[in-house]
Order: sequence, then structure tokens, then C-alpha cells
Amino acid sequence: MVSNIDSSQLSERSLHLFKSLVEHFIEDGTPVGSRTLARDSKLNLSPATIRNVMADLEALGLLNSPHISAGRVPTARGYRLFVDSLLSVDHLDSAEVDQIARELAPKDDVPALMQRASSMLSDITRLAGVVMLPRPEQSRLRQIEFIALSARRILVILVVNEREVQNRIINTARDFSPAELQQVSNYLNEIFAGKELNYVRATILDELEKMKEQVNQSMQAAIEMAQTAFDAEATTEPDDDLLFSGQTNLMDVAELADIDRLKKLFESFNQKRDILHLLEQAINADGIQIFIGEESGYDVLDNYSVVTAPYEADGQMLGVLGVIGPTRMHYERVIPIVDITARMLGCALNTRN
Amino acid sequence: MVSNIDSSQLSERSLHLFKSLVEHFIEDGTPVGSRTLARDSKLNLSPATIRNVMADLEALGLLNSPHISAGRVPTARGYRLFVDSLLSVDHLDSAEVDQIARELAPKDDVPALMQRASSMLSDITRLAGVVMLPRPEQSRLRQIEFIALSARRILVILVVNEREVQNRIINTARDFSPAELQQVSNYLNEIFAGKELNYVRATILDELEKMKEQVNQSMQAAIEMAQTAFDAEATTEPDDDLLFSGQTNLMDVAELADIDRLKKLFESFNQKRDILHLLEQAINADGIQIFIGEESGYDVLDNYSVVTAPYEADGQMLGVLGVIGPTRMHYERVIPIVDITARMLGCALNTRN
DNA sequence: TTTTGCGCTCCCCGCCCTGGAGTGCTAAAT
DNA sequence: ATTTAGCACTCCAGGGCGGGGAGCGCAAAA
Repeated sequence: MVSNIDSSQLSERSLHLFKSLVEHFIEDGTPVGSRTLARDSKLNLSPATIRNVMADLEALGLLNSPHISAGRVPTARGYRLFVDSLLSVDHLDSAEVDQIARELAPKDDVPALMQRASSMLSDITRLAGVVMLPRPEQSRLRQIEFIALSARRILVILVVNEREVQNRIINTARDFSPAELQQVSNYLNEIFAGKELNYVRATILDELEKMKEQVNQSMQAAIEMAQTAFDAEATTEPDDDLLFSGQTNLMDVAELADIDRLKKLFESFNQKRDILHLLEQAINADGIQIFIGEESGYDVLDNYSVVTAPYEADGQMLGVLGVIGPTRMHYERVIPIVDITARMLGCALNTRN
Repeated sequence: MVSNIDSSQLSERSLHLFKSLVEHFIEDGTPVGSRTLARDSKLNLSPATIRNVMADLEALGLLNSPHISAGRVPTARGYRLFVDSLLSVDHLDSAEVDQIARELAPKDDVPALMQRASSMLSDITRLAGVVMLPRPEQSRLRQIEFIALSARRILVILVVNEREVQNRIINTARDFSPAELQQVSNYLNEIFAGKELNYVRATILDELEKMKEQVNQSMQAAIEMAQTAFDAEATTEPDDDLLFSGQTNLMDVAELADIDRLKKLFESFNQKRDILHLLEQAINADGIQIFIGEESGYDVLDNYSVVTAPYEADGQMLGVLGVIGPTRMHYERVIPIVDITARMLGCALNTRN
């Protein structure tokens, strides 16, 4: 990757000019030329001078022109400089902050909260919102219970970590009485409560034989049952860990009226893979992280930027959320929105009782 | 609504001609004129004759022309006639049937199965698929259980109907011992098992006072707890009852390259309301039901058709599934696909043990 | 009743032209 | 040594024009 431009490498004047240009372009979406810039930017320079400066900036790879006699447009590198060094972030007015706080009030269960966070992001920014759910990397089994639905159909309930509940139905080879089920769950809780799910799974699979010898017959059935339960768990778990919303917002941007690109983007939303990878890169970032256009490395994201922030609760990183929109977005607004949403989501998850 | 055209009102020749025209248009998407039709349709007629016939068909409201000297295009009414009386439905080759059967093998839980049905529909037809989940209109409480997570946090598990499980966490005002919880659930199961959820909710709310007098103190707490549980249920339940997939397929159709219409359609997918209403109309249909363009009454669906079929298991109507695409779609293929998918989904739900 | 012939309409496409916005370069001005 | 003015040039957008193609309706002939 070519090294980025540092703001110290440029004169005050160039920077100011560049900033004006980017702002202008973000507003209009049309390439901006020397004359318009001469009018707008405070520093009184003639178009000719501005042309010279712009030529320099283009040589540095911060700008380019769609064709020879059009105005200039920022490159990804240009946006990078802009975002890193030139941007003055908006101060959100308190009404907006209130709105966010209200929406993220910890009133219902976690998935719904996440969903609301995502759609709020997209509503406020008028772009697409995304929330990555906590990766259940280290999920500890807290409790397991069995409930008889009928003699051979048993509802398994796994309580994982603090408040996550999974349930599934398994069919057994023989009948179990409620008392037996109670016994089985007591047994399993005793040896597995507080253990990592992966550990539980591994133990059950590997040491199945050994355990069979040690315990009585009814416990054998228990183990087999547990095996079924956790097996199913292993297969059905993943993949519902990205919540998008407001994709349709991207359809007005039109940008290039470019429906094919948009289709590819939507498809990658559905597959989730690429976006997931990208967000995973952001989970260890200190705060806001921004991927601009081609920088991301995923070419579906050419001409799109992703603004992300990790969120944490109880001192633990839980996930990442963010906004996806055209590179030409109002960063100065989007950034603080993403930032504060991440914080507040953290709070909502934190102070839950 | 203007009465539809009946095939008996038209000569054999007109019908044949009309059929050719529609087929041609479905293939190409361009208005079709007398000359092309004279070439293609078997009956040997000169373009002039065809023009006369077409003029008649236009007078009946089956065709119209975008402008005076363009070819003809079927109207919604035209498609209606085509679909009702003229269409010869494809015979699916067995490879496709196999594929459908394989995808709908009843290997995992119901929601996942539905999801697969939806995405299969969209994959095979290259249009958008939708599945309406069983409306829990008459959901009977089968069993309720409480599990203590900590002294004051209690996991409530509701088993509803055959295999539906809901769980939520409630916080209680005072501590409950496991034994107490057992007692409470026994009590509630005794009086409410097998009852309609709505009835349960109503009873709990209305007769709260009366019951309080009749039972002992710990039961009072039980009732309050149950109240919390079912209250929450009432609020969080609905709304996840439509599964879409393959929306992006609609983006290549381009049809009118008309991104605004498409955006509106996507938005109505998100809101679900309109589509839900539409599908509800189809649940009592005998089999395949087709809504063509403006017929549906929802103007987001102008220029789109919806092909639906209800699915049932164990002799009971469960829901509706279908495909959404441009009015100009290959009905002769889509119809049998939707049909067979509905049947097979029914089977999958049926033979589950 | 069907076909032929004819005049007419409209869209689409390529073409040219022009005006506007913008550039780069060079020479003059500060 | 910068900055500015001037100039020639490029490119795009849009309007007008014209021809070709596809299609239509109508009237008269078959």
C-alpha cells in the first residue's frame, strides 16, 4: 500500500484549499473546478493559482479528474487525509442525543435492542446501518434444563452466559419420565455448569466412552441425550450475527445511478461474509474506525465507506456497529453519531439488571 | 372493478394470436408489432390482419400501446386472461423436483426450514421469494415452566402449540426458591394448559382480583409473575412472520431500469404490512393464486406480479408462500414451482415426528 | 373476409453544433 | 518568486436535425 499523505507535508494554504474542495464535493457530488473554489473558499486566490495548487494535489494522489476538462474529485487517499487531519467533527445537538438515548433505552431483550440500534443508525444518517452481534466466542454454559413435551420429545434449554437462552427440541430413543429428566439435568449441571461450551462439546464427544463406564445406565442415556443437544447446537448456531437496516437508503444516493454496483453490495450484505470480515478488523480499534472506498480491500465496497465503532459493556469488547454509505458522505455528522451510538449501546447493555 | 374477459368471448384465432403476443413480450420485454407476430405465430396471417385483430384486443382492454406507433403490450387484464385460460403450465423436470425435495428435507427446525423454502424459491425462479409463517392465531399454551437464573431473575418458558417455544426473562420483586417455582408452574399448567393464549392473557388480567382471594399468598406472587410473563409476550410477539429472499434478483430485471419503483417495493418488503395483507387474502384460496400488477390494489406492486400458494400440514392451513417478480414473468415456470414448493413444504411439516 | 398498398406517426440513433465549465501554459504584474 | 491574466484547447451536456425503422390505420382491391 502506498503511504498516506501526512498533513505536515502540505502548506497551510493547500490544506485549506483541499478541505474546501472535499467539502464542496461532498455537498454537490459534482467535480469541483477552480472557479467555484475561488468563489467559496475564504482565502482570496485567483482561479489560476488554485489550478496550480490543484495540480500539485493531483500529483500527490489526493485528487483526480474524471476527464481532462472536468473539475477535481477526491481520491480514497484524499478522503483519508481529509478524515484524519482536516475534519472538524460536528457537535450533535442535544435533541438528537436524546433521541438516540431514548431509542436505546434498555427496555427489552438483547436482539431487539441491537435491531433498534441498527435501524436507528440508518434512520438518523439516512444511510445503511449495521450491527455486529457479540461473538459468542467464550460462551459458558450456565444451566441446562430438560422439559418433557411428550414421552419422547424433549425440549432442551441452554442458558448461556448472562442472559442468552437457546432452546431446541430433540427426539429420544426411549421414554423418559420427568423425574429422570430432572436427574439428568442435575447431573449435567453439576459437572458442566460454568464451563466453556466448546469444552463441554469436546468433553462429551471425546470422553463419551470413559464416562459410560463410570455411570449407571440411566446416565448413559443422559449423556447420549446431551450429545444430541450439543451437537445440534454446534450446527445451528452461527450466522445470525449481522443486523443490517436501511439498505434502501442507499438507493437514493444514485451516485452513479449505478444499479449493478448496488446489487453487488446488497448481495454482499446478504452473504454477510465480507462485511463480517471487515467489521472484525475493527473490533480491536480504539474507537471510530473508517474504511474508505478501495482501502477496505473488498471491491464491492469501491465508492463506499464504512464508519465503525466497537462497543463494550462491563469492560469487555462485545462487537462493532457502524454505517455504510457512499465515500461522499457527511463524515462530520456520521462519525459522532456512530460514536455516541456505540457508547450508548454499551451503556444499555451495561446497566441492565 | 371492470369485469374480466372470458376466453369464450373471443375467436380461436384471436386467442391464439393473443397468446403468441404475450409469450413474445414475456420473452423480449419490447412491445411487439404485427410484423414480428406474423412471422412467429403459426397461423399464417398477414400483418394487416393481425393489426385488425390487435385493434380489437386493444378495444377490449387486453392490450395497449405505449405510443401510437409502437407495438402492443399486455395490460393487467390481458395477463389475467393469459394466466387463467391460455397458459400451458410447464412440466418440471425431475431434477428440479429432486432439488426442491432435497432442500426441503425436514432436517432442522421450523424457522430454518421456512428460510430455506424462501431462498429456494428465489434461487430457482431468479425472482424474489417470500414465505409467510404460520399465523399464531390460535396458539394454545401447552406448558409453562420457570427456571431460576438467580434469585430474582427467572427464565419463563412457554411451549405453544406443537413445537413452538418462546422464552423470556423476567425480574421479580422478591426471591423465589426452585421449589416455589415448581409449585407455581404446576399451578399454572393445571389451570391453563391447552387454553388459548389470548384467553390466558385475558383471564389473568380480568380475574386477577378474584383469584387473589381464592388462593394462598405464594400463589398471588405466581399470578403476578404470570402476568408479567404474558404481558411481555403480548408486546414482543408479532412481526417476524414474513421471510423474504432474493430481493436483489429484482435488480437485474431492470424492466424500466426504474430505481424509484424498486426502492418503494423494497421498502414495502421491510414494512411487511402491505405484502402481509396481500398474502392473507391468499390463504383461503384453493391453490395457486396470482395477483397481477394493479390488481393487487397496492400501488407499490404496479408492474409486479405475485404468485402465491397456501401450504398446509395435518389438514390445517398454515400459511402462504410465493414469488414476487415483474408482471412480465415466466408464469408457466413459476406457477408449478410455487405449487410444488407449497406441497413439499407441507409434507416436510407434516411428517415431522 | 383477408390482403395489399399507401400515407402517416413516432421513436431511436447518430450527427453536428454550440455554450459552458474547466484545464494547462506562458507571459505579465506584483 | 509568486500570483495573476490571458489564451488556446478539451470535453461534456444539451438542443436541433435528419434518416431509418417499426408500427399503425384506412381504403381499396382480391
